[in-house]
Amino acid sequence: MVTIRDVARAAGVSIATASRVVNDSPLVAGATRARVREVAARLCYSPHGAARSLITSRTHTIGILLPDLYGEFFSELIRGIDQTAQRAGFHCLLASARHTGPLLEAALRSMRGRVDGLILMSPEFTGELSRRTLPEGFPVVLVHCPPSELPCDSLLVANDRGARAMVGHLAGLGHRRIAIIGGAAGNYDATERLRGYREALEECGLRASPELEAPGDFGEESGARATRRFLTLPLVERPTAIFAANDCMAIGALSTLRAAGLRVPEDMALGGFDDIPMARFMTPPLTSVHVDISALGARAVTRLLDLLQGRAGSAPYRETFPTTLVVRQSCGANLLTTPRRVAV
Amino acid sequence: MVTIRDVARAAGVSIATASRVVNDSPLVAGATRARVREVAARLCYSPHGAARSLITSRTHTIGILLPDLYGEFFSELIRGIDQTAQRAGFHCLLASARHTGPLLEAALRSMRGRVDGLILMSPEFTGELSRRTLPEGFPVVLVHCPPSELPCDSLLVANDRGARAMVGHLAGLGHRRIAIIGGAAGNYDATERLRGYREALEECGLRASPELEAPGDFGEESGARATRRFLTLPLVERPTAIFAANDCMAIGALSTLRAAGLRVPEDMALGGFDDIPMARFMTPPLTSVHVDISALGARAVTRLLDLLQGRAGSAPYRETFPTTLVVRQSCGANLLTTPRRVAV
DNA sequence: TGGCAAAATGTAAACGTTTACATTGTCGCT
DNA sequence: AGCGACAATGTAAACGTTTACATTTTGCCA
Repeated sequence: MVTIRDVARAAGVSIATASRVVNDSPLVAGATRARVREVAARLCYSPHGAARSLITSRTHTIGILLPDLYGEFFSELIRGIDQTAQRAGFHCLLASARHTGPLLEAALRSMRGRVDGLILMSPEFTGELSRRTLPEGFPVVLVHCPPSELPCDSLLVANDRGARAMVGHLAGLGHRRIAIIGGAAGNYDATERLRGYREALEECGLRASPELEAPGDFGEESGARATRRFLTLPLVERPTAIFAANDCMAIGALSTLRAAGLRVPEDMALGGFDDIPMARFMTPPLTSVHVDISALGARAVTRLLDLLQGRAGSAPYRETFPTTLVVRQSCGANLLTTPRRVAV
Repeated sequence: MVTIRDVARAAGVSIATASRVVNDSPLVAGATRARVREVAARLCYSPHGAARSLITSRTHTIGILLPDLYGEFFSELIRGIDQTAQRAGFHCLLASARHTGPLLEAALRSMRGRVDGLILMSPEFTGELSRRTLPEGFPVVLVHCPPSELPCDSLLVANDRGARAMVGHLAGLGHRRIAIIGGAAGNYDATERLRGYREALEECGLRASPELEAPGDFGEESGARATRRFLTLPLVERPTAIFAANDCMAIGALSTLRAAGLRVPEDMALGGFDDIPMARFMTPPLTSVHVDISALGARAVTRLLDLLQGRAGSAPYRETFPTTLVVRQSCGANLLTTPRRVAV
C-alpha cells in the first residue's frame, strides 16, 4: 500500500509538505503543489482513514444504532440519514440488531474511535448507560425514543396528535362507536397512539369502553384477530369504525372484514397509521396517518452536525415531528374525490 | 478520554500487559488479569477503533457502496448484509448516492483504511477504476452488476430465467399474445428480463413482435403508459397477458386496466417481477417473480468474509441467485387455490 | 550589499494501540 | 547451589497521519 511517505519521497519533498498538499493547505508553493499532486495521482495514493482519525480525532462518520432493519420505517430513516450525511461529507456506520442489555453496551462501546456522533434509537438507552459507555459530552441524537431524563437531543413523532386526528376525523363522519386495535404492549408508540385515541374520544364526547380496545402487536395477524373479536359483539355494540394503530394491522383487519362479507367503508370504516407506500394501493385505499420518516432522519443528521460543529445551544433540543392525516377511501369520506391531506 | 495507558497506570502494570488483558491473551496471570479487568471497568475504558485499525490493519468493517437507497430492494439487501456482518462481528459502512465518474472514484478512495472489504453495486465499476482506487487484491464482492471482465467475485440474479418462468407460465395458461413492459433502457436487469421474455416466447413457439414490447422505466407511470398503448391495438392484435418487468410498473398497469373497465385476470392476465411485499395485497394479488434479496446480501457477506480470511479459491466466484415464480391471482391461474411457489 | 520579513519547507512529536523481543521471576531438577 | 525452562511482565518500535515549531529560502528595501 502506498503511503504519504512514498509520495513525499517520489516528489522529493518532506512528509509534511506532502501532507499539506493533500489537505489543500495554502502554505505550499504552486510548483511544489503541482508536482506532489502529479506524483500522488501517479502512485494512486489515498489517505489512510484510520491514521487520519487517530491524529485528528475526527472520523467524519456518523454512527447509527437501530433496534432492527426490517420494514419501511427503518429503510426510510436510513435513507434520510445517509442522504443528508453524505451531502455533508459524512459516512454512516450501521449497527442494528435487537440490542439489549450487555449487547447494547457492547455496541455503543464498539463505536469508540469510529464515529464522531451517534443517532440512536433504543428505548433502553439510559443516562447511566451513557455515562458508562460514551465519553462525556459525546454528541447523541435520540430518535423516536420515549422522552427521558437524558440531557440528549431527541426527535419524536407526534403519535398522540396523529391518533387524535384520525379519531376526530372518523367522529366527524358521524361514527359514534370507534374501536382501536392497539400496538404491542409496553411499546412507546403504541401507548401514545392509544392515549391519543382516548383523548380524542373524550374531546368528541364519546365514551371509551374496554370492548372497543383490542390488543395487537403491530403484526398483520393480530389485526385480523382483533377484528374477529369486534365482529362477535352484538350489532348495537359493534363498532362502525376501526382505527388500527398501524397499517399492517389495518391490512389484517381488511382481510377479515372482507372474509366476513362486510364492505369497507360502507359497513365498516377503517383507518391506519404510518401510511406505508402500500396503503394507497389497497382496495379500498387506506386512510392513514402519515409521517415523513426520511425527513426525520435528515433532521437527526443536521442536528448532529450542529452538535459536532459546536453551534448548538447547550440545552437539549427536543422536536416533535408532525403527522399528516391522509384521507383516502377506507374511512368513507369523499368516496369520489382525490385524497386530501389535512395538516395536524 | 481514557486510554489504555490510564488503565495500565491505575492497575500498576505496563501498557503491554493491559493490552493483553483487553485482548484476552492467555499469557497473563490470573490475578493480574482480574485486577486490570476491574480497573478497566471502573474507568469505563473502551479501546479506540482507529488506533487499533492502524496497527492491525483490520477494521472489522465492511463497506457497502450502493447506487441508491430508495425502495424495497436496497433495504432488504442492507438488512441481509448487516445481519450477517453483525453476526460475524463486523460493522457496515454505508455509502450510497448516485456515484458516477469522479464521484464513484472519490467514494471508493474514501474507504481506504476504513473497511476490510467492499460490497459493491455499481455498473460503472471497471477493472481500470479498481486498479486506480483500490489496493491490489482488495476484497470486493460485486452484487447485481453486469458480468464483466473483472476478476472479482460476483453475485447475480437470474433475471432471464425468472422472466422465462413467468412467460412460460402465462403461455401454459393458454395465452398466445403476451406483451412485456420493459425496464429502463440500458439497465442491466431490464435487458436481461427482456432477453428472457424473448427466449421464452421462442421456446413456446410464439412470435415476438414490436408492438408487444413497450418501453418502460421501472416507474409506476411508465407501466400505465405502456398499458394504454397496448389498449389502442385492434382487438385481434391486443395482448391477452402483460408481463411487467417489475412490480411497480405492474401496479401502473393494473390501475390503467381497471380504469379502462377491464377485469384482471379475466380480460387481461398480469404478471410482475420482484415480488415486493405489496404484491400480495393488491387486488387481485399479483403473480410475480420472487428474489430473496436479503439472502443475496447475506451471501455477499459470507463470501466477503471468506475472502478476508483467505479461505477463498483464487478463481473469481460467480453465483447466480435463483428466482421463484409466485403464482397468485392476477395471472388467472388457480383462482381459488392458495398461492403456489414454483422453483425455477 | 546587507538585513529583515514573509514564504516555503523540514523536523519531530503525537495520536492509541499491538506485538516482537528483552527481561525478570519461579520452579524443578541434578 | 546452579542451571535451564518456562511463565509473566516490560520496553520500545511500528502503524500513517497531522501540525507546532524550527529552519531555510526568497523577495524587498534601504
